[in-house]
Amino acid sequence: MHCSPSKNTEERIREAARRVFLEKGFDGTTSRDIAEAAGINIALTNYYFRSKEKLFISIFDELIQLFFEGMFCILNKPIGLREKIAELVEHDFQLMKNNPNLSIFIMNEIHRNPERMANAVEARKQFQQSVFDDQLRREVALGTIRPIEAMHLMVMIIANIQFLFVSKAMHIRIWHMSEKEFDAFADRHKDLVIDMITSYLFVFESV
Amino acid sequence: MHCSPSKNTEERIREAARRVFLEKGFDGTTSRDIAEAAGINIALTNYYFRSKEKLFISIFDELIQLFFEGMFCILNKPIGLREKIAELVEHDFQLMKNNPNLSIFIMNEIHRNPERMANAVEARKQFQQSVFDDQLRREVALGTIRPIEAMHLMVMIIANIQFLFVSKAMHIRIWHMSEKEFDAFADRHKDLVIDMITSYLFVFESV
DNA sequence: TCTTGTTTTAAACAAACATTTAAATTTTCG
DNA sequence: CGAAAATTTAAATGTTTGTTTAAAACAAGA
Repeated sequence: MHCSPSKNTEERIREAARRVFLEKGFDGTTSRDIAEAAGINIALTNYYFRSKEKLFISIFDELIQLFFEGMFCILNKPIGLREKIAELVEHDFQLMKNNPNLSIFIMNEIHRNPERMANAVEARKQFQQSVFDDQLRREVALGTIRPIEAMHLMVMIIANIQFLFVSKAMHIRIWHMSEKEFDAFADRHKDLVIDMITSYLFVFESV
Repeated sequence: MHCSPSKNTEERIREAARRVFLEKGFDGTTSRDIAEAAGINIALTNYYFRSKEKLFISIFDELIQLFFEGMFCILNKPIGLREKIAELVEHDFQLMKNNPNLSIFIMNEIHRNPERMANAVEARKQFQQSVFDDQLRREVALGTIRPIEAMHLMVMIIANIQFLFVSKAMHIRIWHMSEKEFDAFADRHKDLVIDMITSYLFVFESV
């Protein structure tokens, strides 16, 4: 019977796998990489998770939830559109700052194997049924903002933030930046993005 | 002596390698994948290029040039800023439409192995010495546009276009899009991006 | 035709891969 | 404690990897 089935080891494997997969992707990661990063025997990854693929799916599903959940939460908040957009940008920025490889990892793995995005339908529903979708439509109808569809606005928000981090390695290499310098650049850029998107949308307002 | 050293075979390998590398990346591609795609014997890839790595570098360098050259060309054109920005967006969009995997490929490979970006210094110089850099500074000094650094503006341009294609697989999956529908969406988005960026920059102008 | 150099092939190579096995070790609990 | 179960280990599994080899097929000039 026993109490906890070595949750320590299982979690150590998960943490190592998360780290290595995020850095090297599924194809670039070997079972030995994960075992080494976790400081455990090679056979244990297959003892706890049945295969490299199953371990990956477990990590991937966790990360894609991290990718979406915060966003959906904000989309449904009972706050004004201007504030909501700023919050969406800030949230995405913080998420990327804490997980710089998250976006390129997700985009890449879905690109290589689209079936991995199993709960795509769920994501679509959550988005379509969100407060944000109605909210935007109403504001457009009232004429307080430029006419725009929710999908386009969402892409603008995440593209401007996430591409910063997707292209981070390139920027650091081209501009001879340190991590600190990149962070400072990203921070300024984030503020610019908020300014640009809201200025564009709320063109009819005076402030 | 012989006349042409089987340029046919070598070019067939290059074309196949370009196709497969762009789709699966370096890690996800095997020598046998390339040989199969090219319809040639496995040993020929190492006969013409000495290793998988050397073949990859050859393809990568070609693609990173494709990635930058058109952009640098436009940056130095003797045209107005508004027109130049629109042209930069249109060019990047066309490049991505013709090579949908180019951006995610480049970003990913540099991320996994930054040393691959060997001529980063060259890219930086080309950008800093461009007409665009001066042009923007002058317009900012004159007060005809909002104060902004060239780097930020460039990131805005390429982020808004390229992320569309970096996230293409995700969008298609989430929104149940066909290729045609995605293309139409991307086309509308591109126009919005031009409108947003120029509207933001040229806020002081009446038109 | 014979020879020389080039291109292509099938077969083989060792190394690395994910995964399995069976034994050893540790933990659990009566 | 001591037996049963869970965990960990070293070793081996069969495949796939990138690369090499040695022979075959080909091209072309003397």
